[in-house]
Amino acid sequence: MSSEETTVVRNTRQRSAVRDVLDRCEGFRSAQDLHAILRDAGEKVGLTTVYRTLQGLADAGEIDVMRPPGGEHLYRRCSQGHHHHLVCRSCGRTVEVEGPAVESWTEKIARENGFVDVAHTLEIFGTCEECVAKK
Amino acid sequence: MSSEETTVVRNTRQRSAVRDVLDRCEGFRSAQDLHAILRDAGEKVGLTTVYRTLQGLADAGEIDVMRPPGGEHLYRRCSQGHHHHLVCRSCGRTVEVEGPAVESWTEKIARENGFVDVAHTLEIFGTCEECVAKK
DNA sequence: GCGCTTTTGACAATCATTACCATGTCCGGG
DNA sequence: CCCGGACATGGTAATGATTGTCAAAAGCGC
Repeated sequence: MSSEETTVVRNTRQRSAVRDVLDRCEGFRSAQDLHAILRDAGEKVGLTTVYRTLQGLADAGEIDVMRPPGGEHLYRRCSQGHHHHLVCRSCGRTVEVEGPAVESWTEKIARENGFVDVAHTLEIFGTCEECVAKK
Repeated sequence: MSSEETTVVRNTRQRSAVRDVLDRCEGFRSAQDLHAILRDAGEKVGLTTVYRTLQGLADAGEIDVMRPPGGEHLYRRCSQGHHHHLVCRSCGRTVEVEGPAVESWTEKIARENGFVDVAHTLEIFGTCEECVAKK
């Protein structure tokens, strides 16, 4: 039963376009944002394709997804590997942070409760210096 | 400037009903679930009211809200105070956990980056013992 | 270039949540 | 006990992001 699902991934203009935009953008962007940006740049890409591409990239671990309360999904090109985000509530500025201590803590807690195959999500929200100064 | 918004909160049959159901339920439930349960129990409560009540309870800190990837909001009566959840991917069983170390870590990280007024969300997912055994 | 497979994209469908608003209900003062 | 105004309810319509559909349009290996 070697039903090898040899799904060949192809290189298309649209996919590169989405990647490029993500590379150029600093912060998190919604799918609809990216779609609008592409339109403005003259690249004709369908909204459906944007969603599909983003999902693919997310599955491949090339981008990160955030689900802010009461809003759309936000996507961002991120450094490889596991990390978390420190996000400014006001201006959206994002800092990538790592916390080995947290990683091991979640593992420990999970193991203590008999859980295996553990994953976790962690987002930190706050107000950054500049935004405090502006007030 | 004493524009006291004296919003009086009233005690209604519907609100008590929602509370009661939450008390009786163990795990996380969606708003629509709760609505269905109330219907079945003979309590006539509108879906709109269920949503409103849940929002109110969440704002008051009496219940916790979780936003699982790709699904509805889930609500649950929780112990007071700040804590996190260890959730089984398979059966939904939930364990409340506390992590003082994590709390102080997030504070420290945020301060180091000049962020103030810090909050955070943390969910741990895994597969619990029983569900592993069933496989 | 050929053909097969993947991908695209316009549009419709889905589905949880919210807005609206006329009607019902609570509650304190008389 | 009864009234009046404030608050709450709930059916329905609206919203809006995301996903499904499927015929047409590219990629890629040969």
